[in-house]
Amino acid sequence: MANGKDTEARPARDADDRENGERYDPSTVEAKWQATWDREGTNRFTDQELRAPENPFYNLMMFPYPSAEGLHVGNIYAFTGADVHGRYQRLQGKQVFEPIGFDAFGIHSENFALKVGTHPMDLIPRNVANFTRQLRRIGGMFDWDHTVDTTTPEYYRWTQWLFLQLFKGGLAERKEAPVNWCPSCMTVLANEQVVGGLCERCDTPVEQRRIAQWFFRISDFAERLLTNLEHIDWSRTTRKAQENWIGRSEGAVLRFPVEGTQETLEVFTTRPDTVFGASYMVLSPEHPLADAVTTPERRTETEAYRERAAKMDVVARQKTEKDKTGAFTGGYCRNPATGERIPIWIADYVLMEYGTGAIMAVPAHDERDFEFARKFDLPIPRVIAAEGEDASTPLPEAYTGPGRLVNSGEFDGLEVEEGKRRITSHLAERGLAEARVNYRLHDWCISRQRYWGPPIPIVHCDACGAVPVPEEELPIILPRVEDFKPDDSGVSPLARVREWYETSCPSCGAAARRETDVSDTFLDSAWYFLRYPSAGQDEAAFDPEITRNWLPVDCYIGGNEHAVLHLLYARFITMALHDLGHVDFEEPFTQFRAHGLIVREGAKMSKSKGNVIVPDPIIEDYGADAFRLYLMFLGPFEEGGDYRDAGIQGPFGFLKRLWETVVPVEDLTEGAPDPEVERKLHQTIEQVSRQLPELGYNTSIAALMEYLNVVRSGGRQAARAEIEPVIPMVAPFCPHIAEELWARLGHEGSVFDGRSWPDFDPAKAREETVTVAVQVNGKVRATLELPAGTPEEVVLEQARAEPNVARYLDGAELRRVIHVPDRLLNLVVG
RNA sequence: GCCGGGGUGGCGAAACCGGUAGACGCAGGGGACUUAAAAUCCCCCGGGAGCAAUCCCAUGCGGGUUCGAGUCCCGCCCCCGGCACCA
Repeated sequence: MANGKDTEARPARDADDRENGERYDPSTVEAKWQATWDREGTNRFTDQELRAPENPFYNLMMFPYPSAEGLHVGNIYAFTGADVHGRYQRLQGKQVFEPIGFDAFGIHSENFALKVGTHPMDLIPRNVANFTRQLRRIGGMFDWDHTVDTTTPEYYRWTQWLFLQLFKGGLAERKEAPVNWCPSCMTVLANEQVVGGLCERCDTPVEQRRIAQWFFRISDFAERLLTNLEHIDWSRTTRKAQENWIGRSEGAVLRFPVEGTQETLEVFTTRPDTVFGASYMVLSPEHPLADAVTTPERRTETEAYRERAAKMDVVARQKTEKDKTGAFTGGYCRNPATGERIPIWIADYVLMEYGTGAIMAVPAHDERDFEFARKFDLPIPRVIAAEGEDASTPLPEAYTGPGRLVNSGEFDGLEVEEGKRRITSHLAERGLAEARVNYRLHDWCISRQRYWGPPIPIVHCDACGAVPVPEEELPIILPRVEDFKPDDSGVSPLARVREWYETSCPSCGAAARRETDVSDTFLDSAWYFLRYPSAGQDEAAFDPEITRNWLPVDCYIGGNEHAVLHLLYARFITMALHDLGHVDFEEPFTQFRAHGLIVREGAKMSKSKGNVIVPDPIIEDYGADAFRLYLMFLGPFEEGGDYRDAGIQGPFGFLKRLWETVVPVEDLTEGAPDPEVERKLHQTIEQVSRQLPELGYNTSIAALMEYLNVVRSGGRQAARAEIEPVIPMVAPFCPHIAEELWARLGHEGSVFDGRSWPDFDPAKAREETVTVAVQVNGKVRATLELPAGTPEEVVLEQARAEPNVARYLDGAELRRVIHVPDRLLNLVVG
């Protein structure tokens, strides 16, 4: 390892150029240290270290999809922010495991491969190589011995294993259900991948299809996924997004007997208190009983309506949001509360996917039912009255506020919440109701009719049904198929590869057929953090001992765009593995922090706008350190920032000045620091030590800049004791220059090893002289430079002596004096 | 509509527990050095009035609490994100 002594003696001053020493040349410094880290295997863990760590800290960031374009600024921003945190932890004496990998399976890779006409098996390694080069260049503290690529059989073997565990645990099932079909991607999508009725990848309106698909029973975990959010240390925004997605609502299932049959219609409602006002029923057009309740004379119209609804995609349905449509079936139910006969309608404003696919309509107290009743001239009986209101007047709109029950028989006068409880239990006695919690969260559809993913390890046998592939036969290798274009058939391109799918049943040995669907990419990323520390082990997906040592992840940093996709799935998979006895924790990420978004000069970056920042040339010109520093300085890390091209000048100048302050090391003053500078130093140490662990990067950097300005003020020569402690504080942001300067200051070994972080001494940070603001009636009229701890009487005396204070006191009565020691004196006069 | 997060100079932002609003940086202006430029260094930089001392205004808008409010409370407006015919 290099140190100051190894470097060339200072060249004679280059009069032309600068005053002394050699110029800060980031490319040389960075190349040198990257080579050193590489050579020495810095930040790489051996198997032994993973098995017996001393002070482990698992620092995780979201692994990238290796696109052909290379790393974009968003990646670099996220990785740098996470790396700064990892390096900070390292400086605090933690053994920091900081892995990176590649999320290279999935539709995005496959689509790109189709577009450029290159097979993904050829394309991905190229992109991975390019990403690796870029990731090294930005100076991340990555453990290159524990990287993963989800497309390698060594990895997806275990993804398939994971599927089998869930299958055996009863958490994976194949069922025919309405699923989201993207006609452009030609595959089904999970609900989480449909945004506003559009495919999140290509913005094509999604169709509903009924195809048998593999689902993971994530909805069984809804309550735990929700309640655990309360005790994990996650960004509020992310927790709230998951809460919204899980969508818990408390209510009841009510049963309405269908007239002329033994059937009952079940509805879910959050307002059982309004059941006396349920004046009609509405079934979703897809409801299984819709046909049975239809009378012969209504059949033509009802069927026409159902056909029309079936043809509409989700977007078209949403467009009609306010415009209610529907058809009367001719059938009737009995209101379980009133015994009244009420008509059954079908309408597309009732969704099959939610609740029971049927509702009791209470037009007086539900906006949608109100509109529907208005449109079809149905009665609007009111059963809730607001405080002090006359309940006999017709409603101009649905009343959904608080109040008391009216027209509700024995329940009249009850307040809404009480009414819910009493009516539910009353109906429950007759078997017509039960309290129920309903969730918006649906089971996770994980099968994809595409090529570029791990084949689902199931064999279909005519005799035995869906049979799991024995674990010892994994991986089921994804064959190289030249024609992997998806089609509209509803099956994967693998279904065209007979020699691949033809097999024998693992159970009975008869001729059988492999499952030809592959699994969703989000399954690959739902467990990769478990694999990292065990990467390279081939006995298990994750080694039990190593996993006990390192997991759950201590800190995870990533984008909030994955709040309800990746982050929810990863929690579910971990919870499932916990229940199946594979891990001893339920939550994978102890801490999660969502970083903000980088925009450029106020606008979102996008390829079409042509305002995307290309990082490589910037790094070439200013170095990775300056780029990292600038990105972290832009704004609060958790809020993002506005990238301005010229802005890097500030941080770059800081590094140049830092370099010039240290570099002819011989010029540094030995001995005691200047007391004023030392005071500022300790204030800086305090601030940085407090803010850095909380990702307060921009303010930490500002404090370091401020301190350097003090050190250099008036062109003074810095003392070693003044500047040396700065190096470890700069190191998380700018590891290369920090290593170099640390070495030049004569230290053996890396700045990240040992205890280089400066200690904060409050006594040294204390100000001897303070500025006290003197206010008169709350307005600052003067400031006083006083020794710290000056008593009130003295401050007051001095304040009175200030002409600009005295003029306000003159002739007025001093009514009150408020003294905040060492800060402020407020004189209240009347 | 519901649930989060925001709104502070020309710009990105800072401000601890309610105590001098605008630290740090960018851009801009002026100056030094230079034949010149780059680089570097120094000074100025919220708005208004004034020769100046100084004064007034100013943290989205309107109220309130307080000796004192960017910060706390009430009511609005706007921007960003999540959910959304979810019963």
